[in-house]
Amino acid sequence: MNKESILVNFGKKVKAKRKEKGLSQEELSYKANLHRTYIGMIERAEKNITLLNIEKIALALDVLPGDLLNN
Amino acid sequence: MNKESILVNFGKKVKAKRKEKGLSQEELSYKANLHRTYIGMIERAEKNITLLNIEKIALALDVLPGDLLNN
DNA sequence: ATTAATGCTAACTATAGTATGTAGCAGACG
DNA sequence: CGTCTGCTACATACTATAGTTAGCATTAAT
Repeated sequence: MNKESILVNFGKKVKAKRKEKGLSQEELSYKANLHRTYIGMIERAEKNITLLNIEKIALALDVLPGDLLNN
Repeated sequence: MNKESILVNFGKKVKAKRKEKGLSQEELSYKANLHRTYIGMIERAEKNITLLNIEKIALALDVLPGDLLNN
């Protein structure tokens, strides 16, 4: 798994957005209906997330799914 | 699987972009290093695609990954 | 030092990813 | 007309891995 992969960037975006909203991983996981440790794995780019979960996280963070990808 | 889900929209975008470039599913699959039938399944929203494959398809279609999601 | 948040490992089960094969349709062409 | 060719849909089925969870370790802040 490449260091500058799309997964790493996605994880960084999620973490940044989450912090920006003052949420803990646990709080985000609750809003997104995902497990606490899974959010951690995503932020650390340890999992290759699927589109439906990208949407869940985007909704929980109040951003557009695509905004978690580009750049 | 909801009818107006993000998967359906993603599939439509891929199909539209592919047609726009005059590619067959097989040609796209070759460029993206994915299987012929898999592209079909994605366009028909039968599979919950992962982020790495979203990137592969976006690269093959010459668009940004996020552009296949938003809207 | 206690607490809250996150990291990390390990496991299980659901399903994405990959592949083969069949069938149907549309246009081209002798 | 019949049949050939290219494209897509669709049905399985196998195998890799995403999704989910529990438990303990580590970190950071107060």
